[in-house]
Amino acid sequence: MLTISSKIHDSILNSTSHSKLHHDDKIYAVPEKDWVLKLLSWYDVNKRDLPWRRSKNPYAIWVSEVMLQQTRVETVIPYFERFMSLFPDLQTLATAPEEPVLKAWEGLGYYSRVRNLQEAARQVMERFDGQVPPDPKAFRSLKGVGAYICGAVLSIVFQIREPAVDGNVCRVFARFFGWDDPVGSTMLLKKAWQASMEQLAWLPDERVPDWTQGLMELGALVCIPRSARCGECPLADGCTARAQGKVEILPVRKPRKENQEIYRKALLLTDESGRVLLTQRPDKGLLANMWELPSFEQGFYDLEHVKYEPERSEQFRHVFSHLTWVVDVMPARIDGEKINPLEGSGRVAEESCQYGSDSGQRSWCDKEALSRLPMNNLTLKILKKYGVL
DNA sequence: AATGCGTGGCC
DNA sequence: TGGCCAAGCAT
Repeated sequence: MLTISSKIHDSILNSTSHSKLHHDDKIYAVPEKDWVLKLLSWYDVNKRDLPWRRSKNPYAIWVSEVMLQQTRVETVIPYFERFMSLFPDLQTLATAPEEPVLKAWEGLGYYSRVRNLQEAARQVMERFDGQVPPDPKAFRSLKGVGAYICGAVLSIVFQIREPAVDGNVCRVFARFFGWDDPVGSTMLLKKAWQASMEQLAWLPDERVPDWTQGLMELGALVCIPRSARCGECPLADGCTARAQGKVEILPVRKPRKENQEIYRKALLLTDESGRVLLTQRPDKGLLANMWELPSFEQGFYDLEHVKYEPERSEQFRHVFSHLTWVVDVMPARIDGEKINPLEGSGRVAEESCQYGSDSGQRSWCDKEALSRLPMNNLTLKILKKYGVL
């Protein structure tokens, strides 16, 4: 049975406590809470100095949590710094045009995250007078704010007892308690949420943010997906997976669906002044509202004043989370009039030619436009490869 | 419940 | 090097 003195107990619970240990303090056992205290004191010593941890500004924490969805800390840091300097507060983000907002997210992926965030910022201005509501139900109602973001922001900023269960927390609990429910299942989520809530119920207010962040920090630094560092883990003693040799098989993961390949052809059309023709994608679905080369799945353009350069043609492969594009890029030059060669008159070689998923919005882009329009990484890679960027 | 939604790093 | 994986949310 583990025992701990009441004063040590208090000083771990309250990181700002300066109370001293007296010789007549009673010793009592708190075995069910011991692992919680160990995690908190581990976090006190091992927490990383991350940009968003220097702030208790709800907007800053919110931005960081949105960026961190399915995205690594090291990737997020420079984006976070830049985004906060461009859009330092909710009102700035709410009133900004979408284009520079998407541009600030360029390369991060999952672009609907930032479109939802901007929509949510506008909702906060309208519905909550510009203040992030310190209430789970109200905050959760905003666009792009799910159970995790809601718990993370409100517990970290306002010390509200709302669990934040992410992939890290699911992994830590699945191993510690030996749960074999698959990742992403309702059951595992529910169990983890409840386990976190049980601790939040008795922790003092000032430890609520540390509990939320400590659980995730342990999952990020020690209880990592592969090759877990159990030797450094403050919870190794009571860990079920450790005791049963199941650390490598927990949490159970469901097999992924196969990634389908989509073939496309893309037109890299440049004019005499070095401008390139881009199109904007529709405002829903994959890469919504981003700009890219005009592309299609079959056929090819046979256009007047256009000279193809098949010897410069190259193939690019781009892997998304759920599909893979295989793209043949066809470089070409146009001279003479600066019309949009893809508009009107249907001068397309094959009737079956489809304009992929472009929305019809097309534009000749000079250096200024290229630096302003948001593009995905494949488009950026192609433009760089051909020296347009 | 299952699927759509990006990207880069890791082994 | 290709498959796996990372601080989720919407539908």
